[in-house]
Amino acid sequence: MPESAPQATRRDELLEIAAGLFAEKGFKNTTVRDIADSAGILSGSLYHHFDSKESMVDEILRTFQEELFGQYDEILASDAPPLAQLEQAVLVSFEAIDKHRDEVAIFQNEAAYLLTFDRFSYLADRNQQSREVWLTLLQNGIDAGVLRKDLDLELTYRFIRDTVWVAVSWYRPGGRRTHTEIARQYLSILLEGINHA
Amino acid sequence: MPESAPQATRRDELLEIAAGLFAEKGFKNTTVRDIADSAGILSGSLYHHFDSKESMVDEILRTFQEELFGQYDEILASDAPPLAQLEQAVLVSFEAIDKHRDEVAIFQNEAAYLLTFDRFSYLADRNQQSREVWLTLLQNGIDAGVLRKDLDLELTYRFIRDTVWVAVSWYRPGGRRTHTEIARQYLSILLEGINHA
DNA sequence: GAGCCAACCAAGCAATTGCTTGGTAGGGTA
DNA sequence: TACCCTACCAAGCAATTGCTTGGTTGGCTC
Repeated sequence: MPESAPQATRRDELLEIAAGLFAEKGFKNTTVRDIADSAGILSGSLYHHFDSKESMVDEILRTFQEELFGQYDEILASDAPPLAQLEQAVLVSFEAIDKHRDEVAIFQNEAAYLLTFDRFSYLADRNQQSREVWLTLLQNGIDAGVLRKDLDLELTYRFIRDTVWVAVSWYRPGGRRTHTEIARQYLSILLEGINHA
Repeated sequence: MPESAPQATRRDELLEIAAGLFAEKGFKNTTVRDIADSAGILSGSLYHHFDSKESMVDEILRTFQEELFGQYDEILASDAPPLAQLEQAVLVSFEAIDKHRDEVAIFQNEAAYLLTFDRFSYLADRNQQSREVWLTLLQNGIDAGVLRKDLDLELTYRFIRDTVWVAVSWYRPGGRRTHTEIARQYLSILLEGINHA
């Protein structure tokens, strides 16, 4: 196999299976026997591939977050106008919900629990980083005069963050609407409100 | 004790302690020994007051939801104009987050898991009921001409619901803002958008 | 055909879990 | 004094948990 292109190994398959279960039932509530059963092997065999159950979520979350925050950085580094950057960030987030359902769900639901372990302290850093991304986007919009000045930045950031990510709890790929349509509707509400003009 | 007024019994105390732990660490992740330790008794002694751990969450959630949905019903039955009713519903929800933090958090975080047990099937009914409340409020607003007609009702409902309830994950009573201030800011964004007029 | 290696099995251990059982302490009541 | 009743303890059981250990299988390579 001289091909250097990424190729799904058994290990990757197991990680995908685990991610699905962690997202569906929660980390603590998923047993190594659940994962092994879904993969058609015995629970002990998992330990040929991974150190521990914790190592599995760790790898799942690290990989996902590296990609996501790389995209945020690109947007911030671009020369697009403030409002376009904000829209891009929302679009990219909904795209992540579409392409990485399980990972987003795990991060949403299990971060608080995982943060009680030292090895997951990097999750707090990522939260902080996310906050800075959104606050920067909002502040740039205000400075450019395209966003309301009377908003409480901190509250607005939380509303945006929460509404975007919580969509993972109900969004299903292949549903009535694409993630792009949902993102655009959300932006429409966020930017113009639901009030009749 | 001839007094018929409600009085905090030991049982009620234990329920409060359990609610705090369920909200903080999750239902499955809270052991009966955790609850007993917090109450200063042994785990077996809990079973003098309750049938099972499940019975505890059950009682916690039932009591809370009865009160909350009673308030929604009052709003719908009132003769206030559509927009005022929508605002009232948002205010009442944030008030619930303030007064019943633990209960809201439990319902938010554990409903999916609890729904896998037959005895908690009523949670699905409550979700359905909540959906009808918000959809009715939105539809009335549209019919009255005070809300945009081009909105996807289902999506709008989900955005409102999610953003309101998810605030329980960061709101802390006694913080910089009261729940009423937060609710008003949220309504301001929801109704008018964050765009500069 | 010898050696290697990734992938897995079979069995089980120690810790943790929800819950049970039989008993006790202490305050009120008759 | 005899009786309840509420609230609890002390001890432990059966099931489930994450993980370990030693061994097996089948395909690949030299």
